[in-house]
Amino acid sequence: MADIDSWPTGRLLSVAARLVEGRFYEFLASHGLTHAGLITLHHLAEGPLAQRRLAVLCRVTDQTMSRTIERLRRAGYVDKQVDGQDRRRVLVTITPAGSQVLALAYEAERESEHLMGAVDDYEQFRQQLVKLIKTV
Amino acid sequence: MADIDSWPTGRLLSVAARLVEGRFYEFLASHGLTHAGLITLHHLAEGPLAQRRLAVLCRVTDQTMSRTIERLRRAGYVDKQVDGQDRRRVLVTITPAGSQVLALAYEAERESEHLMGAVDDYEQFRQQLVKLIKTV
DNA sequence: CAGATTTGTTCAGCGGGCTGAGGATTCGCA
DNA sequence: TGCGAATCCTCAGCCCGCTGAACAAATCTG
Repeated sequence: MADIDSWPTGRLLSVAARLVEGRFYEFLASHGLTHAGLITLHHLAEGPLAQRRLAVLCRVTDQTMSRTIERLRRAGYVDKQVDGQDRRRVLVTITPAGSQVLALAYEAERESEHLMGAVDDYEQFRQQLVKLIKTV
Repeated sequence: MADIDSWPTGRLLSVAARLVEGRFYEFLASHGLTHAGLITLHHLAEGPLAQRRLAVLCRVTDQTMSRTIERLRRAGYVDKQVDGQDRRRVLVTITPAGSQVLALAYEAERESEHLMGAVDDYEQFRQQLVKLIKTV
């Protein structure tokens, strides 16, 4: 269907995202992990963070982050504890198991990137995406 | 956060898609429509289709399409009827109300495209997305 | 200091992807 | 003819976005 050429850009982005992420499904499922959880672990690698801060970094609402963290906690990949300084806050920390699965994921991700040979100028393509996200 | 530059491509696509589609939220909500429903109506504009065929065109599973169509039906934008030739099939037809809201959406979509001035070479960017989708 | 406001998180509920499983109908071949 | 295989759709259940609303803790203000 050549019809796809006339799709609005938002639709193109959405479908492309699903297809690319689908490539990763097997790895994630085999480690009891999800895509959202992986991003969260990535941001926690540098050190503990409050949930709200995590939500901002992941470009997600507080509510969505709350659920994602709860799942990671049940999987044993993060710990939660109330902040002593500000007891409204919950500090989230990555566990050794979390660091371990994160390292594995980095490797798998790098491999799957090579499947994107379809794009002519890969780096420029990425930069356009980054620019788009930053300006919106 | 310059950190975003190092995100895997799948993540970039996903976030960009959400941001761009979010631009459209107000219009859709005001017409009791959703993004998935809009795509479905688009494919129905040419004539009735079986659900499975619709799912393929929209790059979605049968189950997802089933739900989307049911919602469109409740909103009065499509009709469903069993195919006389093959009673396993359900033929979906767009209603006059559906055609009308589709025309409105086309206009709104075209306007929102102009918000994408962030991308340097817009047409090339789109073509790369199309190519990526077609090869996966 | 008490009350109002702000801040951080969670609960409820919905749409939209997905997988897995199951029912109804049709098709194909012995 | 008849039974198994393929086809089309739906139901159940999960994760991931979102909005709206509620709650506890901290902070601001009169």
